[in-house]
Amino acid sequence: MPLPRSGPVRSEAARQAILEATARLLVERGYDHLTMEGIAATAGVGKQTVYRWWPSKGAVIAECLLEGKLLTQPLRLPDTGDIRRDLTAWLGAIFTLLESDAGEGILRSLIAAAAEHAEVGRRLRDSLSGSESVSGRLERAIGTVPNLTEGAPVEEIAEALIGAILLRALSRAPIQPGDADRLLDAVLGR
Amino acid sequence: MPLPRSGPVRSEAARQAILEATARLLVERGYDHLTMEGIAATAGVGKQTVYRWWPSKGAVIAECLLEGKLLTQPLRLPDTGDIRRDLTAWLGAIFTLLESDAGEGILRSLIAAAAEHAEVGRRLRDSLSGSESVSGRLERAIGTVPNLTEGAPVEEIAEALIGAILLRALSRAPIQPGDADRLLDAVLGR
Amino acid sequence: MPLPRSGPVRSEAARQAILEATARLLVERGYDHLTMEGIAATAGVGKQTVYRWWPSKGAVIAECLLEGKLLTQPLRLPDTGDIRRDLTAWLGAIFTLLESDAGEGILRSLIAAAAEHAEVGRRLRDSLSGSESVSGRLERAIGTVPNLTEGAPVEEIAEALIGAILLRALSRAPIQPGDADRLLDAVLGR
Amino acid sequence: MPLPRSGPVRSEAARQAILEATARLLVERGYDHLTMEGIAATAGVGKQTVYRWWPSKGAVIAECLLEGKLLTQPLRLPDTGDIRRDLTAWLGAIFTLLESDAGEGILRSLIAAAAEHAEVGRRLRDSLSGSESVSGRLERAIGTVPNLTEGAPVEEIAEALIGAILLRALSRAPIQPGDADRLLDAVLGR
DNA sequence: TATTAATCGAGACGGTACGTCAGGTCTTACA
DNA sequence: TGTAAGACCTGACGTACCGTCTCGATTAATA
Repeated sequence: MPLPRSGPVRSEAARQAILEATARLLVERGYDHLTMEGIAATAGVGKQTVYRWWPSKGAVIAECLLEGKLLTQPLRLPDTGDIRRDLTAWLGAIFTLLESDAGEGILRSLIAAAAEHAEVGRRLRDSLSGSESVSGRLERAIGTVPNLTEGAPVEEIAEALIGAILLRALSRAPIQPGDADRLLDAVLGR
Repeated sequence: MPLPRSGPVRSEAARQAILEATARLLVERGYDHLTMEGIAATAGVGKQTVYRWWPSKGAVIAECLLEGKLLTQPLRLPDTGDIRRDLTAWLGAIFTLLESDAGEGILRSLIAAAAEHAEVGRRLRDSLSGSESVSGRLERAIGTVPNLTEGAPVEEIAEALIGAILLRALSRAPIQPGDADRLLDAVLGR
Repeated sequence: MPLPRSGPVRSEAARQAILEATARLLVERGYDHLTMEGIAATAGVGKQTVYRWWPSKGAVIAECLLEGKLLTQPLRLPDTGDIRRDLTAWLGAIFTLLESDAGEGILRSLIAAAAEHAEVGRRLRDSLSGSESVSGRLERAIGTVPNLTEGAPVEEIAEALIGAILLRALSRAPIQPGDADRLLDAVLGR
Repeated sequence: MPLPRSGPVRSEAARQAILEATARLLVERGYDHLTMEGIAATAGVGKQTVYRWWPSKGAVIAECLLEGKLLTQPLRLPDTGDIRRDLTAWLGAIFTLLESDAGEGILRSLIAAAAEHAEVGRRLRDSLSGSESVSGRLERAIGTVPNLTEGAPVEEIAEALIGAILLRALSRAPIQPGDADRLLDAVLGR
């Protein structure tokens, strides 16, 4: 039984404006220059309206991730039946994102946010795993590539793959042709 | 040929005090609560003395890493000749650090710092690689484990390993017995 | 027509606390040791609240003068009908103030403030002229003393009188008995 | 008996450079933006060289006044035998100075300095009195103008005159034609 | 003539205050 | 009661100067 309540209800317009402002500012300025004040001003919203619904900028970012306002388009893991080809395409998309000026910063911003807010960490991992988890796909691909034998630690392989991407983003190592292939060789075998 | 200059020379005492204060505060309070003002106050030093030599807190942290004021002791990769055993011991030490209350935060703090300062990112990777690089050791171990065949992408294997550790720290997944082994299975084969 | 505005209104309590703190610190420490930071701290107020409403310490002092937080009590020019007696009493009060330890510094502090901020200069002059202007009183006293003949430059006489007081304060010349009388002789004739 | 001393003697070049830098900066930037550091830098001199010989910027300014680096040229009280004419010329020169852009600030800067440093106050008064004191000239002119009768308080008349000038400078009242005359009427009678 | 001590330029040092930005809370007027 | 606006206290930012100190080089009187 819901509590009886009077007064206006949460404004969906304000919520959307805040999430969009956050996504925009995060991409434009980076995590550490993202401010609650800036979000409110950009969204045309009172500061209190932000604080009423989210406790911190990390929480707003987490919700942005959940709503797909960040990392939207290309990061879905395709499914052609050939795990190697699918992962190559997926890694290629991520590396392309990393190479772009905007994308280079966005992943690092998300990592910074994740380092401070556990929720963002979890959401970020889920977002990078694509709609269906990478480990699940690896599970189903057992036997089709050298390293994926029966009982292979697919969770850990996925972790290693995603972790390598994060490390790339953190260490700003320039991306070379063939990097995606070598990384897949590393975790899937050759 | 350096310009001949007279006048007082940089105070090593102040430098040490600043690095030690930084290391202490980073561990105690985390990256985002670490402030230049706090560093100066804790070190008993004027703020300007910090800014004179480092442009940002990230730069101070980078130098702390270089000096081994952070992540010192247990993270050296042993060398018994058995790569699997060595990496197991090394990973175990890191996981032990991650499980400790202080250590849990310290790695996330370093990741946050790395996300904002390229130099910290590079130094962090070097620090985690141990005194001799992990990839070098993998190179020499070619042929002794399934995945390390001639021409194996040792750089990428090292990246995957270190990346998996960072992802662990970020996602706050609790560490289970056998995790280290499964991770090594994932990148070295079983 | 003022812009319709919602939101909280300026806090009168904060305003009063700031003016009182300013007056106290100016008297206690002098103009050049008066700081915006000290004012805010003494008033128990955020620095930004001071800067929101006043651009500089000079502006705060000017408002203190206007509110009578400085130079309040004894500097009113009495009105007995006898201009000479009234001015003697008034000058005596000012000289008494100048002789006191606190008062010696306060006038010099105000002069320092006036030298930097035009508004303080104007307000200081008004404050020293008493509630009714000295020149107005001189005007009405024309014919009762030697120098005040029809068309006498009463504005300039008042200026000379007030200026002499300022010069006294600046040059720290000790005040002698009879000084007030001689000064009045100088500008009003004997 | 002087202490036996060896070593180089005070550098006159440095002293001159400092006084000239001080005069220049005081005129250009005003008293409160004048800094010891700026003086040293402008003079091409070490900070310690300034502090070795003067305890404060006020002291440097006082010596500038003494050396005639400030208020040099036109402020000598002429001596034609006609006190009224001489004072008119002298006041006119001062008012001209006050009206100029540079001069407007310089007197206020000196007043600010005087408010903080007694020595500057004394020197400023002497400088304004001209080479021979105004009061001495008034003494000799007794009997030639209405207000200067036997036993007239010439000291106080001089004070009133100079004080009025200071008040003018402080209150930024624009100077009108005839002001000098009216001021002299005020203190000398008509 | 060699010694010695004070001077000079430079600038690092521990500090204080500057004026600004943002954090998170609270207040007001409106819808 | 939710909202836009924004004042409030707090605390950190990065900068400018303070007055002291230390350096290596220079210079003049003393020994």
